[in-house]
Amino acid sequence: MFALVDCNNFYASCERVFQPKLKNKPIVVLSNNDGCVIARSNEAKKLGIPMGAAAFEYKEIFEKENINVFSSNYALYGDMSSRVMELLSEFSPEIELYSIDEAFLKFEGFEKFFDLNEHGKKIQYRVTKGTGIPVSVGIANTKALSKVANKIAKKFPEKTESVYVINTEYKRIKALKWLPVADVWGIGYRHAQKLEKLGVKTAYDFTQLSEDWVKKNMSIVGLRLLKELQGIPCLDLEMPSDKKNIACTRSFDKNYSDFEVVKERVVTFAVTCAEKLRKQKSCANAIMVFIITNGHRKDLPQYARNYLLKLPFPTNSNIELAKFASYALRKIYKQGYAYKKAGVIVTDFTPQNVQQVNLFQNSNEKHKGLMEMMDNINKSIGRTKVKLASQDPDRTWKMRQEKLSPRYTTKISEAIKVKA
DNA sequence: TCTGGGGTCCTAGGACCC
DNA sequence: TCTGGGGTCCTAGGACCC
Repeated sequence: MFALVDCNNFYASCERVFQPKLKNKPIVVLSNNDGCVIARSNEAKKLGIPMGAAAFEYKEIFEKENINVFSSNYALYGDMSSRVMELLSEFSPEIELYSIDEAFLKFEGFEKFFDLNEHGKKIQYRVTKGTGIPVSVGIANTKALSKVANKIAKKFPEKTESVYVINTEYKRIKALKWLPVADVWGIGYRHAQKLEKLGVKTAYDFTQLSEDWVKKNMSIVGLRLLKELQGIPCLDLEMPSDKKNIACTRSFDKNYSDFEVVKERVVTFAVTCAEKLRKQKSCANAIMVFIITNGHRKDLPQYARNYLLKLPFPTNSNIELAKFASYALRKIYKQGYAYKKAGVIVTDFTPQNVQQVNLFQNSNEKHKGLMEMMDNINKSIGRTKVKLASQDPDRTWKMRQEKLSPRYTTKISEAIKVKA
């Protein structure tokens, strides 16, 4: 059996843990640069704030409805996530951390010894009590069905007490008939459109399709999903593995046209990629740089390009990746456009320690020690204390974060003070 | 004025090999 | 009339997730 444990409105709930007065009050959390809504409490959902709403368009509604607005605080959410996951690990040695706010637990043979519903309640109680984050638990014999069960637990918190188990054929069918096909895990916008046109309205309708049709139209991925929903397990827990791509991309606080400004950003993104590469002990063999103008500004000329550069040798050096990134940028940068966003993506990794030596050109050996030194300094006295000269030493780029909450759990000076 | 960021997997088709 | 057969690797694009 699989349990899917999902934190309710995770980012909003994190904020609420440290401001209990916000209980039952509407909360929204904004994306980077305070751009758009990426998380909502139930109360905010009820007020009709859609996911992805542009903050500036909803400003008046936020004020009128007394909605509590927060900038996203990833230091806080990341730390709260690890606390939740740690508690969940107590319940099964087999656990998959699926996302920042979700985990699959696998129970082998548990159903013989435990009442699964009771067990789900224990999990739910333990996490909520231990972290203040409310969670919902869905349990079934396949991952896809545990996702369905979780939706039910979330949708009917009173009736289910936030725990739902699908363990009979009757419950499986009832659940699938209730769930719209568009809300099935693994069926996105495109497939949902296609299916609905064919009269496939619910998850149950989907399970009645022929394997051939599903395979042909939705590939092997769709076929696995079909079986999973029919109660035949095809997906197991996935173990953590090294990343195959690493990206650093950002929207700017405003539009920039000056090459030097954009280059400084791109170099900094490349350095971030290099740091992430070193963390997993990989080197990249290719780097892609992209730039794009503001697509919302129909009145301005639009331009978007990317450039994929195959590297002459694998590297994870800040200096080398920065150099390659600015070379790639030069290839695509065009004067006269107002750029709003840029990014660097590194791909095609090889392990750091098994390097094939190139006959003509290789990564500078000296960089290895240098990077180690830079990482250590930045780790001990603060990120970005040591930079490349091509990164702006004076200007510190700041995201717009007007409603940022304190780092309650990761910065001692920002912890809550309790008076005796 | 202002609209996020970071990932994964699969498939078809082209290039190339013997 | 009639022009083989069987592979691999790579890449772009599409689909999905949170």
